[in-house]
Amino acid sequence: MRISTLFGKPSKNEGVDYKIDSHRLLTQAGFIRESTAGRYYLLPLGIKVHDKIEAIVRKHMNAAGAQEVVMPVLHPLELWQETNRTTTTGFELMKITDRRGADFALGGTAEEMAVDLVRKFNISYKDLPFNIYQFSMKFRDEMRARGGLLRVREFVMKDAYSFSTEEQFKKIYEAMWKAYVAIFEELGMKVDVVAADNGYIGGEYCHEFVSEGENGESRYFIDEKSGYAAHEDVATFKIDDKNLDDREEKMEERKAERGPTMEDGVKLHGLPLWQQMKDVLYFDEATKRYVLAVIRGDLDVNETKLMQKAGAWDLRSATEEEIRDDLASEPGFICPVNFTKKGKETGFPVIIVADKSLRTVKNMYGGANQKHLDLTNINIDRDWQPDLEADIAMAAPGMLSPDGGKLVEKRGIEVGNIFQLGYHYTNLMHDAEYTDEKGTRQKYYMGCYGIGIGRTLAAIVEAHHDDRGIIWPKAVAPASVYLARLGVSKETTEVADKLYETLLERHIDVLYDDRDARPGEKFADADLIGVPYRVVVSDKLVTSKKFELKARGSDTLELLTQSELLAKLAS
RNA sequence: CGGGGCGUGGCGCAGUCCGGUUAGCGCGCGCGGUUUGGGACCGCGAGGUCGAAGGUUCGAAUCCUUUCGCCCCGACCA
Repeated sequence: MRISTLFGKPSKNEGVDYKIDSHRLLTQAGFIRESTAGRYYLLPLGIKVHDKIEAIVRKHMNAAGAQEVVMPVLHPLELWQETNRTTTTGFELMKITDRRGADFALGGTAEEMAVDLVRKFNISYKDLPFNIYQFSMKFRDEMRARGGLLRVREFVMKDAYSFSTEEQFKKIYEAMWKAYVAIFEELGMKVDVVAADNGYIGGEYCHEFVSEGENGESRYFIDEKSGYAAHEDVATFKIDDKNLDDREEKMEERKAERGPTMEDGVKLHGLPLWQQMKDVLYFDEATKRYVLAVIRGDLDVNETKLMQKAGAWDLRSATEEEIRDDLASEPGFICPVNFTKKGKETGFPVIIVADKSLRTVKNMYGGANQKHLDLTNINIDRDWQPDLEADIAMAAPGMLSPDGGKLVEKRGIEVGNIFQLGYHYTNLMHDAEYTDEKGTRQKYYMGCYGIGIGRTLAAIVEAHHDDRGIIWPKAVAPASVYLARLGVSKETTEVADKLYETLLERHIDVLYDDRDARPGEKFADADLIGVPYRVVVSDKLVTSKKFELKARGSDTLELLTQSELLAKLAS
């Protein structure tokens, strides 16, 4: 490919103020161009990398026994209604109506479509297991797109859906896990595999593949000794017992002229933070219930865990008015002791969820549901009873992992994930069944597996760049050689043109900078675009019949004859 | 959706508060010339219904109303 005729040439004054490196570099180097927020044009250089990533993903999916299909982008809305996901999805569905009034969702993920496809066939246990996948444009009406390709509203995703018996499932899940490890390794990426929350996808467990980096949106914890790795939403930790040997003292009311914060309580009572009760009140818009989360004072409530344990979908903080007027309590002085069981005005029920950390401490203190009144020596069971006890605590750096090592906090970009879906969809959708050995109908046990191609592309750039530009791993580089012709003499031009032809004949992918530009500009663009090798043909070098070779990311220059050069580039 | 900022040639901006000739500047682009190993220089030139609609006014990029879009921070995810 000749730079002189390339559509989408590098431009240094494009996107200069973009905050995210991959966003800026991909824009300046001419890989992408923004259309509107969260929607991008992929330019000729960009699609080359995108295609290479797809090819690698495809190779490993096929090797793992998955079979490629293509599904429609418009999904009949009935399918989403069948699984209730018109209301429960985390991303807003994009909807479309055709001229006959039929409603469709623009596909954001395709579990329902996969099930619908499979149930169009008469499948026997002999056909199991199987795993079908596709590359297709996904649409998500994200509230806020950000970071260039890192979070967009339209993107190509590889999504796979496995159908099997429950017994067969584990093997498939592991095969996908292994395939993902191989994919990201071949892509030149270091990823952590992190246990995570299933969210709106459903099912019981899942793992995210996270490319570590400052700009990542995923926060997770790792125990570097044992390898335990979990997203902050699900990370668990060992809780230390505090004062369990103490005798339970008599609960007492105490005047408390204090502010509403935890620190105010510590100061007033002169007792440790961990002995204080933290009470956080939520309202779930989906089920119209209040949820009172109670936890040890030195810990924070993990809202993802809370939602899962309490069966809530759409949790928000309760307002001060709700606390005062509907629940007859007081912000900063909420307490589960004698807490009202339903809203005075609204009649909405209250569910009290206790974190298991409350079992590690006795004689706690906290508010008394009245301004400037506290309780001391509160003990669970004796003084109050939760409706539900569960782990609803947020892990923090330095805590001990379930395996005993220290938890380290990391950030990263979620580039792929694998989900156990179980019977979630096959229970919700009719006829999602095969015939077993005895001739009876059985539900499929499912899994799904996604990789965002564009995000992966951006994550590679995040991980591989310097202040001059991108440094592509060989496997995905838009070309392997940047051939820069310096000088305009007839001889130099002829030698450079000839080398370009020779490289093409040998199927060495080359970007030929044949522009009539100054050396500085060519070197700068070579560094910006970031292909693995730069070859220079110049007026100085033609007389000696040598070519200069330099690897991107290194400062070493080599002078080589043409045969030496070709041998090196072919390897 | 909440909070903050911004829409002026392809890109980055000035001008807007306080209305008044032909709307400027830098980069880029085109032509001519001098240059050619880390983003050169000189000359000439093209390119703008000032996001959109409505209003106020003798007169609007500038004031008012409405609206659309974009960026940054939060709640979501491949």
